[in-house]
Amino acid sequence: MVIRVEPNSKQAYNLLHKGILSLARAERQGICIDMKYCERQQKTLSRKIAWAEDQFRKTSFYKDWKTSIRHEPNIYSPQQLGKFLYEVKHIRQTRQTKSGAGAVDEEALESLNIPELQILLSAKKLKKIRDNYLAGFMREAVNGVIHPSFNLHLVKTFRGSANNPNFQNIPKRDKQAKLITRKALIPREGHQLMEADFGSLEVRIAACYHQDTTMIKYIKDESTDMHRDMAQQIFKLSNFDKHNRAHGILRTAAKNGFVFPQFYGDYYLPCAKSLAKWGQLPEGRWNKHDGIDIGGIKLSDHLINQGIKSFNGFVNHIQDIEADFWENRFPVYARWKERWWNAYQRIGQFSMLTGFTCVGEMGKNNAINYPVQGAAFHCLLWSLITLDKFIIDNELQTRIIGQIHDSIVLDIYPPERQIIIDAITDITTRQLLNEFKWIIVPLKIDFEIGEIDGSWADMKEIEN
DNA sequence: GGAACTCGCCAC
DNA sequence: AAACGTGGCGAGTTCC
Repeated sequence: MVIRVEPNSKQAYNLLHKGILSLARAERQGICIDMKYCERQQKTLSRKIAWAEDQFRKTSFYKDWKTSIRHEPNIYSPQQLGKFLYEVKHIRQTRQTKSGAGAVDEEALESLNIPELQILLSAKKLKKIRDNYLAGFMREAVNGVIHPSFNLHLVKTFRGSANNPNFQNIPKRDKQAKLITRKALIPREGHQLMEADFGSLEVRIAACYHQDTTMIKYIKDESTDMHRDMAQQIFKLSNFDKHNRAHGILRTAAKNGFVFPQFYGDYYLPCAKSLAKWGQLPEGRWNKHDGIDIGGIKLSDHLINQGIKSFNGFVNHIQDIEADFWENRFPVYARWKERWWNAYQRIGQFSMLTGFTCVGEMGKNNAINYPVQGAAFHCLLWSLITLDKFIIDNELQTRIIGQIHDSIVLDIYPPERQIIIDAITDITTRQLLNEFKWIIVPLKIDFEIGEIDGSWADMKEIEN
């Protein structure tokens, strides 16, 4: 299968031409690395990893493993671990990989309830931080600066990508991993790091394609909140308090376990499983004491009271919600998906709003997602080009140092901080809408900034 | 001895 | 019928 994507307009060609020049400037600038910190951290991590490995090797689990194969197993080999668990010990697989082997990823191992494996998992996590990230930074550093490549020619959807090292997958959600890795990335002396990212960019760009009135209202009216509404519907909450911790978790569950997967083309069964996991509900019969606490009552108890008595009942419930989501809440969006898919099937290609044509064999989810992902990235790229020109024209000392799909990362010269914030705000929320007339919803830009001589680990949101 | 593959996991 | 979109990277493993 070959998918050809090409600019079909002068404007689209210019975007790539100018885009790669601006990204080349970011590459040449690079990002400073605290080499001394990296060396210290590597030593600390190595000590912790060695300790965890020691602990693991003392367990009877490990000894049985070693005995079974008559030599030292490689404890980091998924194949060897899978063989021991599923072929020697005959433990029932909870899930399989694509090729049919028993899965041994974190989720699969957790579900086996073997405490010894927790030690192995913790060692693996630390090893990844040390070898994948810190070692990668140090390997790529030249005079204390890394110069990641930012590519525009590798992604099917015409997004960008980054490598050597990959600047776009540095840990952010896991607190420990975030802290250790991002502390290594620092601004130039006397400067500060800043990241400007579009809020819910893909949702907004999708709305430019389907023009669903309900979705546009969610975007335009800041007192509404799609994820909150879905959390209430999914978990049958009669009220919602955004300061309530449990409600916050259920909102995140709705967002990451239902709304986004549905937008990417997922369906109710995996959604129900993911939602149950968020709420810590088992995939079987429920009793009153299952799930997270939602204010004096367990989630399972609450749902049982609402008539959902088991995981199976919950699956049916989510199936109903899925139907309601597309048939009643976002019917225009749903019709656009069908129209778009039918048109693609007739002619074997489609064009993005930014003037790029995709030709080739695609499944339904691909054909629907590519134009959104591509056009959203092009909004970021146009903004980056325009900001770069602003920096050059005004002879500023601030530099763009990278791009992460819907965000721009900068090394800020502190006296220029407000000038840059104002420029980015103007470019992303006004000039961009003037350049791309098809953008029919407002766009939103958020800023995070670090301390002067701080690191990328301690970024704070700024009110704009 | 290296290419190509699998698996797992990090980001948006 | 099908069923989550896009990448990069490291380590282990298999194939030539």
